[in-house]
Amino acid sequence: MVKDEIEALIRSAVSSAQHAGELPPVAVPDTLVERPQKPDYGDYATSVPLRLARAAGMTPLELAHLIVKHMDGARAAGAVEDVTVAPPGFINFRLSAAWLAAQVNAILQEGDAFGNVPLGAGRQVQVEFVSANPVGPIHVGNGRGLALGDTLARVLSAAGYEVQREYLVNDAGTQTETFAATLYARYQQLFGRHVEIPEGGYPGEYMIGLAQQLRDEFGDSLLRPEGEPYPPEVHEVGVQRMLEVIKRDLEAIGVRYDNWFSERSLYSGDLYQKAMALLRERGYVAEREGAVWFASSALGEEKDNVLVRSTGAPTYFASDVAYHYDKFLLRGFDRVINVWGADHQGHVPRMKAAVAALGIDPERLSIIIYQLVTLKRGSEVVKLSKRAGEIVTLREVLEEVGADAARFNFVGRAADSHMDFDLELAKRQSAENPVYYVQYAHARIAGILLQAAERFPVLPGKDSGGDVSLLREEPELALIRKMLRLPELVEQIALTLEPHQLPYYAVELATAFHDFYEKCRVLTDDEALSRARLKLVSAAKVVLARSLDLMGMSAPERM
RNA sequence: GCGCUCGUAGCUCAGUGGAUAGAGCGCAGCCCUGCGGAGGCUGAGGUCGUGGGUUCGAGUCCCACCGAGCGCGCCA
Repeated sequence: MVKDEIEALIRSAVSSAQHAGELPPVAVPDTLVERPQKPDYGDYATSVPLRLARAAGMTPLELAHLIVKHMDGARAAGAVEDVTVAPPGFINFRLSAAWLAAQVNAILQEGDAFGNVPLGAGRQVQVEFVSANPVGPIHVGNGRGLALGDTLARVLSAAGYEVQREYLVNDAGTQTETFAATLYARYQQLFGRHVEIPEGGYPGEYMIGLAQQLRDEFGDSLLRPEGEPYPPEVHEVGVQRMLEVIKRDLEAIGVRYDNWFSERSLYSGDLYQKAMALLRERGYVAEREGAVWFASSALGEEKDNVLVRSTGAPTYFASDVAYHYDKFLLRGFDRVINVWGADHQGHVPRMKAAVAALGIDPERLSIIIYQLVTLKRGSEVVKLSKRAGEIVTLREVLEEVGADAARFNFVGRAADSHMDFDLELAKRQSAENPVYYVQYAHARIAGILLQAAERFPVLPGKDSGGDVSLLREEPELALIRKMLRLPELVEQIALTLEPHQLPYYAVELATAFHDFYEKCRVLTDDEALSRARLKLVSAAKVVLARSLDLMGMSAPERM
């Protein structure tokens, strides 16, 4: 990327100045290249002179000129055309028009791979997200986690990581037992028994449908004498059916997991025992009050946490310890990313501590907490209560606004910002939406290419024979500049794990295209120029499609 | 009470310690004799919650306060 070349350019200029004895040996900051606020200033900039001025005992402007002086003859592969010093002490870099134009060929060459960066170097990373308990359909609030997790997975994969998407199925806890008890109650009701759904159960309508499925499939064979507990099949089959519903919900928003990990499987082998043994061995296990504790206070935590209850049953925390033991030590992921809702925030420090206690560098575990979604209808907050059975399913929302708009909106907000999701607004704006603005740009190009095919019959797909050096107009160059940002963005997101910049970028890219479209006609009598611009819009189409794909959105040929 | 997160335009939100704080929607106008008007252009609209501090420089970092969401179980 040019950005890296410019960074190297600055670094070598500074050290060259130091070797020449014109600059004291001051420490150079890590980040050197920034993006100027206004495009007039240039394509890239550095504030290094401002930052080093005091330590160097020079004014920022003197220092800027000194650094620029040492850059002479070392321009980055002809990409940088102009280096200027601007008060109060910036150095601005402008890319050459010829170099920019040439990048169109490079983008077409890369095709669908454009935007990829080698950051991950094939390292294995797992992204676990949503993992909603299989006791009900996927909820709108989960949509945020889905968009976040899946987009992260896509971006990391573009950044050169081997990515696995995982869904942890909580099939061992008390929640699925309550679920099974509710299901059994509904099932019995279908046979005329007067039973109530249990305390804390799941009163949602979908449970009746699930019970009917059971009846259709098993008849009355699952009935036990009144008052007796449900047979194990109810739990087994109920969870299976629920997972099928969940998988269909996920498919509706275009999320596909690579692995479904059963919590119960932690206990079927010796995995759980091994994880506990390792903790014990390393001295982080204490027994008191009849329970087994994780001595997290030894790791700077506020208090210890129970691993095994006095009843002998392991806690959810113990499951998670074993689960992460499996992720890191058995399956050998280099990095693990967990995407959790803010209601799990309290779980983060002890999970990190547990990983450290297992002897794993906690840096390898990233936990992304996203703030919960507040659902609204107009100004009214929709209170969701599982107990009252009031849930707004993701499916309902998808039917209203479509998967593309839902993803775009969910992923477009920083994870730690609170988010209001107005159901009415989402519906009303579904026609007047940045989503369509971006997709429209793609469809517009598709339309042009279709016409071009008639006009220039021998037009091959990738190479229209155009000479890109004819691309000199400002709107053309602005579009190219915008396209070249994608790899930088992919790298940035892979480092920060903050994919919310992607929708903003997509809109900017679309704006650059629409602006070009208004000012520069592609198909004209000037065949040479037409062919050059056809290359440009083909490249723009590739980059638009890639941007949309990174968000899991479709890039329609027509709308 | 303690902890985490947030507070930026009428609304929904961007803004790696740097130059005159941005986008979409909404609002007021303007632009179709040419490739898709789901488009383009112009304008109004801001004490960046409040008050201190650090810094050459703070929307961004630190402290206090106010307000909102979420946590603080031998629940998951």
